[in-house]
Amino acid sequence: MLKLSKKVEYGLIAVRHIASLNNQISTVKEISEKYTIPSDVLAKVMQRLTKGKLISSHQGAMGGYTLARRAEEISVMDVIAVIEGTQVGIAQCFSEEPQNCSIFHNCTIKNPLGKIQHNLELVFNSMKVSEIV
Amino acid sequence: MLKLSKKVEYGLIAVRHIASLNNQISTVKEISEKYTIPSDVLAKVMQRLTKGKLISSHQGAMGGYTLARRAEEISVMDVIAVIEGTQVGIAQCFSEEPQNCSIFHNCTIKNPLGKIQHNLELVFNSMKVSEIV
DNA sequence: ATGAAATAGGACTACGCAAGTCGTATTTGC
DNA sequence: GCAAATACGACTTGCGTAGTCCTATTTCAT
Repeated sequence: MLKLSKKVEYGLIAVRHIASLNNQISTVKEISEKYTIPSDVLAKVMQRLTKGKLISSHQGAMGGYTLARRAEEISVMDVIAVIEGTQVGIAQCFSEEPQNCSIFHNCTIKNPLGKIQHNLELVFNSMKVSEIV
Repeated sequence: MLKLSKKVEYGLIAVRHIASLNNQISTVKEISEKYTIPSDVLAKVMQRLTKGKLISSHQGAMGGYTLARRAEEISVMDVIAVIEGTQVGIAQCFSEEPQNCSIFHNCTIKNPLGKIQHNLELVFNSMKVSEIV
C-alpha cells in the first residue's frame, strides 16, 4: 500500500543516471547491468519515458538515450505520471471512473482525501531530478 | 500504485462516523449499512482499530464501538498504521527487509526517496480525524 | 550489402496482495 | 435461554505488478 512501483524506481534511477553523465548517451544494457535491473523491463520503462518526452531515444547501433529536458525541469511526478500512464490518485475518487467506487454515493472522506492528494502532489512535484544527482 | 487500501478507507469512514455522533456507541451493522461496506470486512477493520487502541469495543448485546481518544488526537497516519500493521513505506527501503530489495547494493535514489517518505509522513500525520467530521 | 548493436513493442506467465466470503466462538443484555 | 453484538481464523477470487520471451525495425561500421 502506498508503494511506488518497481518501474517508477527503475525510471528514476535511469533518468538520474543519464543526468549524472551530463547527458552523454546511455544504453539500456549499460544501465541494466550497472544497477542489476532486468533489461527487458528497463527497456519498456525507457520507451515510456521517451513517449512522455522526458528523454530522447537514438535508434540503431551507437544509439541510446539522452535527456529531453534539463534535469531541473523533470520532477519525480513527471516520471511517475509518464510511466504509470494513468492519473495517480490515493483513492478511486482521484483517478479513473470515480463514480464506480463502491462507496461513491455517500462517501464522507472525499474532501479530506482530496486535501491529502493535493499535498502529495506538491511533494512529488517539488522534487526534481537535479536534486537526485 | 500509491493507493490507500479499501480497509483504510473503511477505517477512516468508521472513525469519522463515530466521532460525528459525539462518541455515542455505534455498531458494525449500522455503519456497514449506512455506507454500503461489506460488514465482514468492516468488522475486521474495527477489530484492528480496537487492538490499536484508537477505538474501544463493547461486547455483547447493545454493544458496539466508541472512540478511545479525542478526534483531535487521532491522525490519518494512526489509522493507516494500525490497519496495515506494517510500517508504511513508498519503497522497500522504508519498510520490512530493506536489504532484500533487488537493487539494494548500489541504489542511487535511497536518499531522495527518504525525503519524499518523510514529507508524506508529515502530510498524513498532520490531518486529524477532527478535521474530517 | 551485410551483420551487429541498439531501440520498439506485443504476448504471455507467475506471483503476491487486496478484497471479500464463510463458519464458528464468545460475550452480554433482556 | 435467546438474540445481538464483537472476535477471529480459513478460504476463495480477482487483479495488478513484475518479469520473460519473441520478433521487428533502425542505424552504424566494415
